[in-house]
Amino acid sequence: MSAQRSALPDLADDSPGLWDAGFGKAARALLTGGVRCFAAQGFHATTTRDITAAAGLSPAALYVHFSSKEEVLFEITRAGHKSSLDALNRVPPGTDPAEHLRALVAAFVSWHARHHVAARVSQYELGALTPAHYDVIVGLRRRSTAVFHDALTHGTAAGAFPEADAHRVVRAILSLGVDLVRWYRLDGADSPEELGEYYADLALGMVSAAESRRRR
Amino acid sequence: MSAQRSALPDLADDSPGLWDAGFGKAARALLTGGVRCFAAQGFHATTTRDITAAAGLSPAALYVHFSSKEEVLFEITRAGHKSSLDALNRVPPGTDPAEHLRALVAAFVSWHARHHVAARVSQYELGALTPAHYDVIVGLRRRSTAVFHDALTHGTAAGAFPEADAHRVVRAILSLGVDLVRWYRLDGADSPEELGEYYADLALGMVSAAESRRRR
DNA sequence: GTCTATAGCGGGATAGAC
DNA sequence: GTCTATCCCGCTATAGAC
Repeated sequence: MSAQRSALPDLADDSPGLWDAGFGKAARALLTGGVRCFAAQGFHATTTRDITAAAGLSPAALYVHFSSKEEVLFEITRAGHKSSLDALNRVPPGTDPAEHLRALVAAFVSWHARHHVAARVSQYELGALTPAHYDVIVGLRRRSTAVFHDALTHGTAAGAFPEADAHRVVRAILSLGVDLVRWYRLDGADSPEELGEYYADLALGMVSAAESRRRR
Repeated sequence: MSAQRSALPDLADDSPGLWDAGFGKAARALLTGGVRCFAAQGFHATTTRDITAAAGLSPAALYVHFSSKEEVLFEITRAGHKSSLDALNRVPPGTDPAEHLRALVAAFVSWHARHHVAARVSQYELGALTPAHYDVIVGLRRRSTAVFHDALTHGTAAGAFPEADAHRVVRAILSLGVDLVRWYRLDGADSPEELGEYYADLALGMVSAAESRRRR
């Protein structure tokens, strides 16, 4: 009566490209195996044997490269949050606040779609981190949140957006990006970029709706 | 270096009201203890001893009322999805499609906010269910999705909404409702009903934005 | 740096008294 | 229907050879 132990998911995801160059070949294989296992089964249901088998190594090899299973999770979530933040920071400032916000949402959403396997682990397995590691991830997350918050409040100050509750709207925008990892598949109807553009329009619609409420 | 084992969360949540009257007092106490533990630590990190201790019972008592730890999870997720679907079905049909959709979103969002602890388990721990139990939950989830899909397509057919990709818009609306359980707290700024009204406006804004994209 | 082997223990589930 | 006691498996992490 054990829970379903599904086979490893078809990792149509380029998470292997997320790892820092400072990791050697074996360490990167362990991270890639770990992200697949954690995404499919969750951290606590994944054994160190699962991870090392996925990497083609013996069970003991994990401890040559990482101090614990939790450290594997930490490096995965850190790389995921770092890469997501980098994607936001690559969006050029631009002049039109609405187009800037649109580009930010498109970048955030398409990153989560393209890296939905790593994103699932990065977003939903944080509870298994040690408090110290958790704090590091929260720090990265805050920086991503701040990017959206700044874009919204600066646009409002410039008169491009209506007055709105920036905290609530930012949370709603982040929800669109994060929650898609529960259902998105790369072999589905939308490419990451198409979904990003579509959701960017929805996000701008939400910003406008925040105004219509205020006016009512 | 184990992961954080946080104390049980302040269960500002009326999940005890979700259980079927067919369960006796001890079984309901186990479900309530289980939902708190699963929400705080996840299914796999929760021990049967955690659950029974939270219910004030000995470890063996669990197996008098449930056949396994997984069955406790199943009954929790079933009650959660059933209650959420009931909340949608209590929304009166109404005559104005926009107001009907608004009321549906408000009901869905406020339910997830009020029951955010049970909702977290219902939405994020489904991977630990047996395949047979998982199928039951997916059936309930499909019925909730269909309610939104029907409201959107009927409104479109009546000319109240612009032509839009109903599947994508429904997914975005559901994401707003589901993802809030990652951050919502009952002692925060918004009551469940206030958040429901606010998100209902955002959802209608998304429906309008879907049109503006089509026209461009 | 990789392996085989295993220590050590925590947890799901059960036995059997009351 | 609740308890105490415990079985026994499986998992994390380590020891030590190569």
